[in-house]
Amino acid sequence: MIDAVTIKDVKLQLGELCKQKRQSYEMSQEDLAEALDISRYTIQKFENGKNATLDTVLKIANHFDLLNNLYQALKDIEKSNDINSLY
Amino acid sequence: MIDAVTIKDVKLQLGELCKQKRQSYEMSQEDLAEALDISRYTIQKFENGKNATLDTVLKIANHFDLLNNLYQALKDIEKSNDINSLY
DNA sequence: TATATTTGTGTATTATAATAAACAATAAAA
DNA sequence: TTTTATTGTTTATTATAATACACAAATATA
Repeated sequence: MIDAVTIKDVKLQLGELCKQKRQSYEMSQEDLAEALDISRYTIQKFENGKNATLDTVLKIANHFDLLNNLYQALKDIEKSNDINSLY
Repeated sequence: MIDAVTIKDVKLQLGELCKQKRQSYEMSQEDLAEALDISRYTIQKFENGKNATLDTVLKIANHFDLLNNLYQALKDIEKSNDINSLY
């Protein structure tokens, strides 16, 4: 039970993932901001684990082709709930 | 290729999932809002697919014990990126 | 080394998410 | 049907995410 993932942990990890994906595409924060038509400062804050809006997070996820995965994951959670309700 | 999941799709699905989880615990929007110390209006808007902040989404996810899953999923994506970079 | 690029920070302003309160519209229970 | 609870919606206010701009600090490149 090395559990207890906090909200802060998730936000930091989201930022890390953004940074890693961005760098794998050899994009600067400026490049990504331009591509998504949002400010570099928003990217900057997000990559450093600060709070953000869902729209910002999903724009970034979309740009790195993670939207389908996310959507499917949500559907799976929903489905697993349905299954549990049968027992 | 019945692809093309949109940002709106994901937001709607997030709202649906919140509603389903909440109802599976037999909580009203008011109950959930109280438990998370946020306003019912914020829950209301989120469940109907409106934009929200990451903090709001993660508070809700945390209440339904989805934070570990989410964190692990993010780690997995990060790791799959590392693997690709080896080829 | 110097130069260019990228990232981190600061300040002020704008846009909007969150809040609070009330009330109407449904839905569920008596 | 009447209550009762829940959900949807409106308005006004507050809190804060997002923007724009500049500049310093750190990295990378010539």
